[in-house]
Amino acid sequence: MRKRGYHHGNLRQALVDAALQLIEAKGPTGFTLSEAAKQAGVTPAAVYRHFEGREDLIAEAARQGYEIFADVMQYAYDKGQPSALAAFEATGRAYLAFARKYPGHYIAMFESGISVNRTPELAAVVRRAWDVLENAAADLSQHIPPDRRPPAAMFSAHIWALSHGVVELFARNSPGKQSPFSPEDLLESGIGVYLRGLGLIGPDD
Amino acid sequence: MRKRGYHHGNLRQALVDAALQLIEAKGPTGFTLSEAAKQAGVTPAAVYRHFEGREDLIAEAARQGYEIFADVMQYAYDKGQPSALAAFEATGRAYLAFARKYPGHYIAMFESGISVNRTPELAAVVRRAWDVLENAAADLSQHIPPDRRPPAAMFSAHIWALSHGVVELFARNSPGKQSPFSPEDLLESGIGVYLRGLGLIGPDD
DNA sequence: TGTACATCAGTGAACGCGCGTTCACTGATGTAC
DNA sequence: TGTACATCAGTGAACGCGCGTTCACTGATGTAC
Repeated sequence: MRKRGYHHGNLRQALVDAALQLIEAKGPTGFTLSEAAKQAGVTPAAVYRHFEGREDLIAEAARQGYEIFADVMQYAYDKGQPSALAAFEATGRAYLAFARKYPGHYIAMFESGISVNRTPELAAVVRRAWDVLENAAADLSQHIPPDRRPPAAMFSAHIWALSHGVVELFARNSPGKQSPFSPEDLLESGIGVYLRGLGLIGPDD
Repeated sequence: MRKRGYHHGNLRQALVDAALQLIEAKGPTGFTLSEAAKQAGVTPAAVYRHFEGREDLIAEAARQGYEIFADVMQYAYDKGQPSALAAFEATGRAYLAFARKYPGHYIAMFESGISVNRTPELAAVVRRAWDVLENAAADLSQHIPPDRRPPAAMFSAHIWALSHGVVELFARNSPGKQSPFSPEDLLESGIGVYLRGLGLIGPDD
């Protein structure tokens, strides 16, 4: 992290990276602009050359997280093709994998309290991420008998909620840690039961 | 909130109530000991007659929340008897109802970052609350054909995660607000599909 | 290749603020006799 | 019923701290000629 002279070179991204690291280590509460500046080897005042303030820095960290998140979800979806079922299951797994691999981003996105509608750019990338899951759900719903087919938006919401709950309760420092099952197993089996309930997989799969 | 003289009468509980109100209004981050004291009509220093400090006050708020939570879950369970299915579904609904009715407690419990193992009393009441759900799951698993019966701890974890995810994403200020379905509908239908997947309710229920 | 100068990205000192916490204190309450 | 006194629950002033933010500044860089 040593400077290469008076000018940093890429301070903006260095600050985002520092913020992500601090948010991961201390939670969104513990994160301070001053400390991020210090970690990037720079005076707190320098931050204001690149961001409007503390909130703006967090929002950028979250935005980058959603960008990665959307890519990861899209990749999982594509990889599962042409099977609608495989694609859908892959996106569910991708949610947990993302939370595990990018904990700082995840916290900035879901636990820092920044509003999704803070800027149009942020809102757009959030939309892009969730659209992947909704598309996967819509594809899949084609395979459900129409008379018992729930709206795609509804069952993507179910899977999203299940994934989010598993992450929050079992993959992070919350009251659910004592479970004897890994988050991956919980999510996998939960989605399995759910899809069976929709008649999408047989009883013996 | 006016004082009745030099002595408050029930300052301890008044501080907890103030804390709950502030936590609900401003999030766990925004809550300050000084403000809670002010709201209770008292000097910040007075708080230290009743609590060890800021953290201790939040922990007590969370403890009272778990106490209520456990009671609510137990009540729902009892009310669903003797039907194992009705009892289980009722506990799921009770989770969401609790989050709605006691948002301050809910935040103190699940979003304030206090550790469940902070004190033995806290750990005990947390245990009591979750045991209700696990018992409901265990009762219900008796009705599943043994060869496809998942461990009770696993499927209570599924329902817990689903409930928690629905609350976090759709019943509070998170990125999921735009869903066209109410949290109650989402949870109800999600649990329905899940139980159908376990073979516990028929395709036409 | 060298010089003048505009632009940019940082510094460092200072600010006001509210925080959690401590301390010696004092007013109110309850009890013993 | 009245007085002395211990105990309790509050006050209010003070503290050190780190925060986010501002400001005038200066060192480094890049470009025109």
